[in-house]
Amino acid sequence: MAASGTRDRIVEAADHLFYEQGFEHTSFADVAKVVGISRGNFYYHFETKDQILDAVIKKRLQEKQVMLETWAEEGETPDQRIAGYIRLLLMNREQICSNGCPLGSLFTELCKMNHPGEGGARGLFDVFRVWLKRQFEEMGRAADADDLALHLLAWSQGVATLANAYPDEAFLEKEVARMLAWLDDVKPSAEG
Amino acid sequence: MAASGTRDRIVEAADHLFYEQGFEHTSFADVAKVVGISRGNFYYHFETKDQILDAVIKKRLQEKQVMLETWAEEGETPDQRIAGYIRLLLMNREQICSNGCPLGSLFTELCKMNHPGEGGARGLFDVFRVWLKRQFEEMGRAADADDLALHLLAWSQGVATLANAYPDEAFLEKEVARMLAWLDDVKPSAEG
DNA sequence: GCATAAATAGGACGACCGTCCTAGACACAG
DNA sequence: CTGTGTCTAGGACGGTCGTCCTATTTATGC
Repeated sequence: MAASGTRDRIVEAADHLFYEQGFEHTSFADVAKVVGISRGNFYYHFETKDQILDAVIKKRLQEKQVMLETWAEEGETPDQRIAGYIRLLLMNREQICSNGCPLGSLFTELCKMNHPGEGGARGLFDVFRVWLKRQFEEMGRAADADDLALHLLAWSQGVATLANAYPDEAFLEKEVARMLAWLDDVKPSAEG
Repeated sequence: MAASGTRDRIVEAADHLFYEQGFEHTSFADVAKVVGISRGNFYYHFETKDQILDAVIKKRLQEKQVMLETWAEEGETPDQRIAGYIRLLLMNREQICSNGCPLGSLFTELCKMNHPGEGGARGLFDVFRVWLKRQFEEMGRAADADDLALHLLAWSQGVATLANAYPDEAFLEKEVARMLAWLDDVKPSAEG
C-alpha cells in the first residue's frame, strides 16, 4: 500500500494547492515539489490533471459529508447544529481571510473555464444545502427549509469572499453574530 | 485618435473576456480574435498583459463610480438609492447566473494568483463600500454605516455566487425581496 | 509627391505546461 | 540469486502562452 500512500499524498497536496493557488494556476511541478516526487511519476497514479481534480473533489465531498453526519449524530438540537455550521467561519478564519471560501472559489474558477469538474464543485454546495435543509426541517421550518438553507449558504459564501478582500477578523465576527441572531429569529418560538 | 480607438476596443473585449473566462484563462489570441487584430499588434498599445488588466480595472472603476454618482445626484432618498443597488442583481440576472459577480470573481482569481492587480480589484469593492456607507449615513445610520455597507456587500456577493452555482432566477428574486425587506427594517422609522 | 511617423501584421523566441516514454530502482516469491 | 511486477526518475515531445522583432501598410505634414 506504499503506492496508494503516494497517491493520497498527491491528492492532499493538490487539495491544498488548488485552494491556495487555484486549479489552473497550480502545475504538476508545484505539486511534485510539495510531495517530493518527480513530475513524470504522476502518470503512474493519474492519467490526466483532471483526474487529480476529480480525486480532490471526491475527497472534499467525503470529508464534508462525514463532518456533517457526525454533527447530525451528536444529539444536539437542529439549531445548535446550524450554529455549528455558522461558526465554521470563525474556526477557519485564517484560511478564509487569506484564501476565501474553498467551495465558492473552486466553483467560480471551474465555471469560468467551462470545466467538466464544475458539476462536482456544485455537488460540494449540494452537500451543505441538503444538510442545512434537513436541519431547518427538523427545526420546524419544513415549508421554507430549502429557501432558508440557500439563504444561509449564500450569506456565508459572501462573508467568506469579503473577509478575503478585507482580511478583518472583526468583520467576520460581526457577521457570525448577525447570522446567529438571524437563526434565533428563524427558530419557531415553540420548538418541537 | 484611430489608435486610441483600437486601444479602447482591446480594453472592452478584454473586459468581457476576463469576466466570462477569467483573466488567466484568457489569452492574447482570444482577445485578438474578438477585436479582429493581429496578436503582435497588442504590443503597440500595451507592453504586458498586466497592463491590459490594469486598464480593464481602471475602466470598471470609472464606470461604477460614474454610475453611482449619477444615482446619488438624481435626487432620490438614500434608501431608494440603496434599493437601486440591490436591484442591480435583477437587472444583470443573466450575466450573474452565467458568470457570477464581476467584482468577486476577479478579486478571487487575482488573489489566488498573488497578482499585483489584487489591490485594484479590491478597489472595486471599495467604490461600492464607501458609496453604500454614505447612503446609510444619509439615511440616519451614521453609527453603523460601514458595518451595514459591508453586510449588504457580502450578502449580494454571496447571492451572485450562489445564483451562478444554481442558475435559478426564483432564488435571485427571493433574495432581492429579502434584501429590500431588510433595508426597510434598517431604515429609521422617523427618517430625516 | 515625398519624408516621416503612426499603426498593423505575422512570424520567431524562450519558457512553461500537460502528457508520454523508457530505463532503472525496489520489493518480494520461487 | 533470479525473475517478475510495482513504483519511480528524468527527459522528450508537441502545444500554447507572453513577449519581442521586423517588415509592411496607412496616415500626416510639408
